[in-house]
Amino acid sequence: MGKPLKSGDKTKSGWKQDPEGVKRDIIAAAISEFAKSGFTGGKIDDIAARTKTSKRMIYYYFGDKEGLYARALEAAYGNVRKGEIELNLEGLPPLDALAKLVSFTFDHHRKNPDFIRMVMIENVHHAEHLQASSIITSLNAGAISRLEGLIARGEASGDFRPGLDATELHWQISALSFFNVSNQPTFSALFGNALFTQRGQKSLRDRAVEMITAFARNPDK
Amino acid sequence: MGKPLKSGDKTKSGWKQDPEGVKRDIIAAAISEFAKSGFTGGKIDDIAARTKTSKRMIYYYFGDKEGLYARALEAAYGNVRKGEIELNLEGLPPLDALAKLVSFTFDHHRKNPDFIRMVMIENVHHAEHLQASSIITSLNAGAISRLEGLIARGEASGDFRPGLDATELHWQISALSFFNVSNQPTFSALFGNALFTQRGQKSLRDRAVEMITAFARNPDK
Amino acid sequence: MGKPLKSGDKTKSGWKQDPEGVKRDIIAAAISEFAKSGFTGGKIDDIAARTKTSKRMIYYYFGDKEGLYARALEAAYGNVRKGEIELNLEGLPPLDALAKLVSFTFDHHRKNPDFIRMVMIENVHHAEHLQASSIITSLNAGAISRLEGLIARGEASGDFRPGLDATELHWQISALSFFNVSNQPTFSALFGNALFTQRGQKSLRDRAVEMITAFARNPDK
Amino acid sequence: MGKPLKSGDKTKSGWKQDPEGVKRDIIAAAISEFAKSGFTGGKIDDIAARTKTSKRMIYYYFGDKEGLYARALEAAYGNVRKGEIELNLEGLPPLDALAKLVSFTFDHHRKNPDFIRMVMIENVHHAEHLQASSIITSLNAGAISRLEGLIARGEASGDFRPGLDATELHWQISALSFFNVSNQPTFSALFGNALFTQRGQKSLRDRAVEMITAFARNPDK
DNA sequence: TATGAATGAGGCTTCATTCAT
DNA sequence: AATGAATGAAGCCTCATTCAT
Repeated sequence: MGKPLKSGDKTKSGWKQDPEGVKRDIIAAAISEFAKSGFTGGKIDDIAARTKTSKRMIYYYFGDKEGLYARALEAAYGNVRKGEIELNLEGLPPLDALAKLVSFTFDHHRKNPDFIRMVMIENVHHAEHLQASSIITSLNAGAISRLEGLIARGEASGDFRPGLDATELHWQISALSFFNVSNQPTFSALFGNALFTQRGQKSLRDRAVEMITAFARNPDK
Repeated sequence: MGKPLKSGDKTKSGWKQDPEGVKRDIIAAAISEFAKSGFTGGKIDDIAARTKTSKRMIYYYFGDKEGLYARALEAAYGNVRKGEIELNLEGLPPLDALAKLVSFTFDHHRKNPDFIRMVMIENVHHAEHLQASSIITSLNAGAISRLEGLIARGEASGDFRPGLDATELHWQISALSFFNVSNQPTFSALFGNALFTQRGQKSLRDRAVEMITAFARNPDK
Repeated sequence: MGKPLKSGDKTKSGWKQDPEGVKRDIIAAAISEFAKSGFTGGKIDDIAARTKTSKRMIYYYFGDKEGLYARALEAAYGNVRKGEIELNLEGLPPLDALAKLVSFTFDHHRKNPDFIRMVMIENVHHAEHLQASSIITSLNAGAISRLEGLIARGEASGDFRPGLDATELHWQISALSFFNVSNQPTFSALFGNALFTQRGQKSLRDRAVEMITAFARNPDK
Repeated sequence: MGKPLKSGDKTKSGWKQDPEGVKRDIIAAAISEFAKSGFTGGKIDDIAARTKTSKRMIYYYFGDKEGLYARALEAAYGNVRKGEIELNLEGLPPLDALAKLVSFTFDHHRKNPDFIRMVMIENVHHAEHLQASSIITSLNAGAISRLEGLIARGEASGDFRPGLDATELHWQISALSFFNVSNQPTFSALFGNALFTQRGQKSLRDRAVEMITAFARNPDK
């Protein structure tokens, strides 16, 4: 908003009205809209309506719908990764660290349904935009290297079975956490809502932790 | 089907007066198109172009785009469930039956990417159409009851840990099988293609089988 | 319906299933539909749905939508004129006869809103179809000649002012009777429903009778 | 009224950036088209063709066909009522004022056939849109209150018979003026054109004035 | 005589995007 | 930096009508 400037405030170069803030505002609106309706289903007009600014600004800052979507996708990844960093698994025994990671991932996905939906939508669109984004690629590299570190530590201590693959492990954790959110609509429509109550979710999460840690545990120890 | 057809009527130009055939033709085209581009992104014109008939017939038989989509979704579920019925798990020891079910589901999803994509898309649309379809609901009831039978058998024989929940188990199997197909585009874009080679897939599937059976196995036996 | 004929009943020329009845059925449906929705707004499918027969029969008997409309318009005029014939004004004193005619016309229009609406619709369409119908023209000639007879009688007896014009008189009676039905929707939307209650209608009718007879009465008598 | 236009901007190619002008242009075209062909029969493409702008702008300003029709109907009422205001009946003796009102209404309807046709069409559509328009309702309230004033004055002076009802009187005046225009096509098709010549119209109008004033006149005075 | 299948033309509407100021 | 006006391309859908049996 910013109090409307009276005439005389018009410096030669114009005033700044926090363009970064405007962009963030637009991107937040875009994430909501795209997450709700998909890329093709999301409408620029609706995004503009969710915004403090006008439709014109969207084109001014992002070029076109696809550009906005690409930036919104990046932002969604960025927001989510931000939350993950604090985990600090290094201080824990490997199996506990793994349990905590699974548990955290499950809950984290649960708390960020718009992100999950953006990813789902991006998959529907064959990950075209994600491939084009070096930002996202670099954001995710950390997830694997962190896991590699943990696996190395677990193998060294003898707590993990030998031969674990970080990418596979990430896939497994992701599958059990992602599907839970992405497929809730169809799953609950078909099989009822029981698994999506607080109690049901806790059970699913605990069993996911159990499955993954059991899988990683060294049977010889 | 096509009972009204006389012998020798497979003319070069296709059928005439075979409404069921026309409908099937349209639905097959619709599944391809919607699976590729989503509901909003799919164009009636493109569907018609994939068809032996005209756009007009789509409206004649399905009313509107949404009606066609709903029927296509039902057909996609129907096609897939058809393949599942032949499994015949009853003859196997419970843990073997479970292993076979997981393995089959993983492969089956893999072989039906259009179905997976239709379900993803339906989730993007909050399962509106699925909720409205009693056909799909009844198709899926069987999956749970089959699992319930298996669990009962496994518990009775002592092979399964007590207290397994059929819906939960179905959720776990589905998660590991569905995510593999649904998220391949983003996952391989971010983490490479290794898991999606023949070898990678075999590994993922075997580990899924291992995880599920280990989870179900009675530790006291 | 007519009991379905068994094979063997098929005479060479086929059987008759009351084609006139079918036509009447179609025309009645057409009048309802066109009166409700206008010519362009009326749909052949809806007419067929109101019918005991199928859409195909409409084309078989009436050629096209316009042909059906033209016949329906004729039928509407015919139905209405049928009711008018019994009036027998000849036995009454001229002013009483005129009063009766006005009163009757007012009520008669009121009781035949579909006819009024068909005429309104035909006026919207610039009376194209009516001009083409010699049937309707001849049906209406009687109305004027009857009035001419009455005027002649009234002038001869000295009850009517001299110089009355039959067509003008018909116009006046029609105006006060037709508008009452044709414009009820807008009039009551704008000015309330009071004039269209039983009491309001009686008042309007009595005043119409009063206005017309006062106008026709010979002031010198 | 196009205040943003600079002096000398009446360029050959028409205006730019004059939204009110564009809207008026569209509405004028819409009234012509709808009056000619009805709501269902009127084509948006044809309306656009009568316009200085494009079809797209119709949707930009009016949303859809029905929205345009509703606004056109309002405008038609507005145009017509505008002409009525100047009448200034207050200065005349009541019977003269009434005569002038009838005469004026008759001529006014005659001069605004598009308005009459819009009202006919609205009646065909059961006055749906008119009911929804508070603008039109308020426009017409004036007609009744003006008549009430006249009646009060005429009763007070003893020129009018007691007990006249303003709405009824309005109905009578309207009937004789409206029918004349609305039913000209069918009436002249059936009974010839004599009443619709200049001479015929003058006669009809004078007789309408006579009928109404005779009806309103106090017989005791 | 009768019916369901099929059709082409045309109408309404939406949407991303650009222009003028 | 910002806004409302304007636009073209394309999509969905309806309707009268005809075909094949």
